[in-house]
Amino acid sequence: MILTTAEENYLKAIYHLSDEGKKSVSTNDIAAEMKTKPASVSDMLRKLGEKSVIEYRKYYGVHITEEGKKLALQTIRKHRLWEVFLVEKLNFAWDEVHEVAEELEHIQSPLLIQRLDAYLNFPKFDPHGDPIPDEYGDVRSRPRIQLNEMEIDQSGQIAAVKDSSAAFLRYLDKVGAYIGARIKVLDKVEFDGSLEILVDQKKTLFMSKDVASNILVLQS
Amino acid sequence: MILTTAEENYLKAIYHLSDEGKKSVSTNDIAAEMKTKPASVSDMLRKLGEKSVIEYRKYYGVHITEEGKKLALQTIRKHRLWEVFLVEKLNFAWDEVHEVAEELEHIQSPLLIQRLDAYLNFPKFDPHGDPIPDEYGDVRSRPRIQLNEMEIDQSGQIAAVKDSSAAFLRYLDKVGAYIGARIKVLDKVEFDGSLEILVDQKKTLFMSKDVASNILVLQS
DNA sequence: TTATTTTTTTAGCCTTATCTAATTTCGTAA
DNA sequence: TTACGAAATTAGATAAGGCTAAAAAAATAA
Repeated sequence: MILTTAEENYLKAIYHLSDEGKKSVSTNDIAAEMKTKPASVSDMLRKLGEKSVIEYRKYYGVHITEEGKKLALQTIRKHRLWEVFLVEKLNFAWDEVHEVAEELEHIQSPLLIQRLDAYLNFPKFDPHGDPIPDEYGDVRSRPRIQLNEMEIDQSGQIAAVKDSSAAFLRYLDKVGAYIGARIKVLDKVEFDGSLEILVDQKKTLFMSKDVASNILVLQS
Repeated sequence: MILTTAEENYLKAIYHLSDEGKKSVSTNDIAAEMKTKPASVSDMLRKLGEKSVIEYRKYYGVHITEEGKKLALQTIRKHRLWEVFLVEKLNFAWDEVHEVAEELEHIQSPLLIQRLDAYLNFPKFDPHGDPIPDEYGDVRSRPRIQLNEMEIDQSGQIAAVKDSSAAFLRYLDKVGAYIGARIKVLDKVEFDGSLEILVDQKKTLFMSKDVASNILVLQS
């Protein structure tokens, strides 16, 4: 099954929205995610339904099929491999890579991706800590917990971020909270849920509950 | 001036066709080069004319403008840099890179190209020996001569090929005539113009005039 | 259960890039 | 200088992707 660039983007959005534990994904949600109008989404859902990458019942939202999941994971794999390339080889900052990867992920060449994967030494996670699916769509994901849910004295490593907006990533960079940083919860304020964190055994950092809830930690 | 992918491809074709010393490029020539129909070309020429990247007088063919030349050279720069990347970093064979580079050249990110250029160490020629324009569209091209026009005992380096079809490139690979190979004309057959060539001071090679005319040599 | 609001879809139009078929223009040969 | 063939352009379709406005269906409230 070959998809156009637009179809790939819709499918990826549907995959991500499905991931959030919902039974079915609504037209409006997809429109919001894709920054288009619901009318355009309806049209595209009909097309994706015909191609059997989603199950589409009018007025009742969509489910992604196994076939669709596989295709979405291929696109995600390409996106994340390119992000690794941009950061590790071309010295992009991790908050600058998303837009470009969004274009690069649509290049059609299985050989290119195979070679890129090998060249990057078969990375398992992208610069934001998200897992890179393998050729078959399998993902090795580590169990992760939101930083705001950790208890005092627990420690771990920053594994990923939930909000990967440029603004948030820049903030994290500024305070030295990179992916892989070792952290320990020194204190939690009952009142507002804000936290005091020790980063890499040297810097302490105050963080609102809001910020902490967007940071995923691999506990240790 | 921002061009769509299709417009970029047309402009590149017009640039290449202009390069062959013609005063103006015809609709039919462009259609042949782009593998589309003349009717599609007429339409596109109107659009490119409106964007002032070509000068278009109906029924009289087109001239590329300075603005158009600059844009075409930017696209060519991107194409050739990606080719270098694919061959040098991802171990593609030089006859496998064209299609993929054709897609990669349309990625829109000046920063990406700057970084890629630096990462590749500012290469001046692509794997086929064609010069890579700089950011401003300047090309350092070396004077080159067709191999079939060289005299007995003259020597030089293979600098580029005129026909870069996969079949021809594979043939060259097989006989060990890579870009940069040092060659010397040992003999020329008057009758059919075929040549006997010494490659890298060790291998001798017989070559028809036809093949030789597709190889460009930097004389020394 | 009916009425209202929200969500989704349909209908109809736009743009880009392509095509075929018909028409127009050019250049040249008679 | 006219007539003809080649080259180029226009006209009218199609397909993808997006839009607005209107209609229909579903969900919610009274």
